[in-house]
Amino acid sequence: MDTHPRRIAHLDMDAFYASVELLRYPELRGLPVVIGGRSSHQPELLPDGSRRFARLRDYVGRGVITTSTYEARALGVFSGMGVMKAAKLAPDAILLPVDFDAYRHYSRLFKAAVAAVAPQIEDRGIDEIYIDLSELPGATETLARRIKQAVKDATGLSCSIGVSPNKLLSKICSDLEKPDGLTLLDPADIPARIWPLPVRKINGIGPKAGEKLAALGITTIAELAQAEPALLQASFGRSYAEWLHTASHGIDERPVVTSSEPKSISRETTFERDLHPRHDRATLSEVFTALCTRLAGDLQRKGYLGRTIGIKLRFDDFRTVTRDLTLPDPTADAVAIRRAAGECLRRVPLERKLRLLGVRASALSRRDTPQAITEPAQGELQLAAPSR
DNA sequence: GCAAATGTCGCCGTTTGA
DNA sequence: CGGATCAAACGGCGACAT
Repeated sequence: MDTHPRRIAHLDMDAFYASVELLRYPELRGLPVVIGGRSSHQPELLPDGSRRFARLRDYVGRGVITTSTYEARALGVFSGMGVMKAAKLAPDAILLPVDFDAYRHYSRLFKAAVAAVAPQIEDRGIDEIYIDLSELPGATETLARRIKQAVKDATGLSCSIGVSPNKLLSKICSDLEKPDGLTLLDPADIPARIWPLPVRKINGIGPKAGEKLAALGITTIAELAQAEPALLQASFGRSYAEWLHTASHGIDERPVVTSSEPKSISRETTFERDLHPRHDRATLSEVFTALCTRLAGDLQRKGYLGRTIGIKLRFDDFRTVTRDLTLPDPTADAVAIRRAAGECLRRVPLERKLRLLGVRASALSRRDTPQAITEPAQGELQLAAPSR
């Protein structure tokens, strides 16, 4: 029996999208650069070979900042901020459009580089992973430095790593010394290094829970760790309250999960302007069908069928509603998805303008997996022998 | 005229089948 | 036969994450 604590690393790429863009446009190093927006603001190649970049102040329309360089963050521009708002803070910052293909490419590169050093990897999206170092020979710090170097060699990019006995603490640690950080946490140091941090640093405490805790006078992890369980339970319910307590004490037994299947696949789009359900009916219908077609394409390309089709609407007041419909048979067919999504849409009262429309497939199965042989249809039996 | 796109998970109320 | 019960599926929705 292994009584050693686990050695779990969390690796987070530094300002990932922005750093990939800087590989391509090295002349932007040191400048405030933000990635985001919707319309094309592709850099323009000038006759002398130099490039002209769009500035935030030139931007018009909707859209959010996806990432920014540390120079832009210093000006108060962060992920998730509206582009127009960011433009007021940093009008001269360079604005680049997102290029997901490029980021996916570098994502594969860095993950492959890590895997060559430490194969026990849990994917956590495009720019971060957990790594289980427990069974590897060598000192933790040596391994972590080797991983950082492998990432740098493979991509030219820096990352930050936190290592501790569990995912919860490592995730916090990887953020402590960004960029290019390496933070090893001994559990004995939890009171000194973790407790002073704001509760929002805990992965799983979001804006809502953060606000509720603040209302209880709890802002740091130390205060949370000392909070009366009954107090937490009254505000959050038993299950979440217990989790808050254990998390604040740095306890987390979740394993590193090295493989998983997707649970849902979706497509959604925010319109240039809010669309009126009746007045813009034709446009909406076109967009709706296009989303279904793209979703069907995604499913087919990835080899999945969906049995539950759902839609998502966001109104001009930002209220969001969803509707689902489960089909008798799984499908990846655009027409079938469009029909099911249309059924969902009929169940939503459309009393406001719409700003977003989305379509989702869930209850996924792999294409080519033989489906269970269907029982004789219930409806037919009832027709043959009606019960009343 | 502020607020993207995509995905996971948990909770809750309802329905359904045994 | 009616009621109680239980589990699983479903549908809606919110919270959270990158």
